[in-house]
Amino acid sequence: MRGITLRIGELASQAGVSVRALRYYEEQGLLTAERSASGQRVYPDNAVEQVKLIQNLYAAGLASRAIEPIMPCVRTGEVTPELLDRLMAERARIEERIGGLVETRDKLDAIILVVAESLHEGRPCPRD
Amino acid sequence: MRGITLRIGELASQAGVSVRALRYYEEQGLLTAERSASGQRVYPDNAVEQVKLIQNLYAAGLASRAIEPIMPCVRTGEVTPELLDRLMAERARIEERIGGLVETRDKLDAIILVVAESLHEGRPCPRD
DNA sequence: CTTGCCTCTGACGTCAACGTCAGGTTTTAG
DNA sequence: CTAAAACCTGACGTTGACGTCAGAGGCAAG
Repeated sequence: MRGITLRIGELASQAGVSVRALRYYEEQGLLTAERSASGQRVYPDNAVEQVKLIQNLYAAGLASRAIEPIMPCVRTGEVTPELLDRLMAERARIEERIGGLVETRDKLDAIILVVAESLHEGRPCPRD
Repeated sequence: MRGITLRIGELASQAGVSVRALRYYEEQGLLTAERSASGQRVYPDNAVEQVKLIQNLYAAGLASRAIEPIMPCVRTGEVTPELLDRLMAERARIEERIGGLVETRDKLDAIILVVAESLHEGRPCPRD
């Protein structure tokens, strides 16, 4: 029933993180792993997606403490109404951050455009 | 010719950061301030926007070292072609991060929707 | 003029997300 | 069979973005 399984180094390279990071995630309760007879970690292939999600949640400004309660539900699909509130709260935070980043990108675009034009037309540097 | 000026505490509360953070930004060369006769920092009102931009750049995953060279150009509008490359590179990073966050938001949405439905219809927890 | 709040400059403390090293076992390639 | 490569568990080190405390000076109000 099981698809391909991965060892920690393979998962690390496929997910674009370090081996150390994966052990850290496990330590923080973000990522679970089976163990082989000799004690080596064995991951299902969908762990790649889970790791990427963790990275994205970090990028969204969440800390491990905030990610930990929501990862089990990503795996099992079970959510308490209490957790649902948290999910929606985090969703809102992410939306906020997306808005800020879009703003920032547009600001950079404005600068880039002005400069590109002034370079193109040989003008010194238009302002005001 | 100058509009309203702000003291550090006022700027901090208007920009939603701490006083310590503002001093830190100055230390890192991200934010410049005039000084009153007695040595107190005096900011123009547009410093509020600059601080928010700094926060957004932090949220985009940039470090102070990466923000420092681009802030002067935000103020003056002057950009070297070398800096233009950096701006475009950072812009690309920001776009990437926006993409990741949108993905993450959608993933959360999927979970929220499924749970909301199952709660609504009294089902245990649909999966597979 | 003093009381209370704001500001200043150091300087040390903190916390999260890893990096890195030590010392040992396991797996794989030849 | 053996050597290299990957893995294991501690455990200490690092870095960035501030927090916090100490000690001193500035400024509007009564």
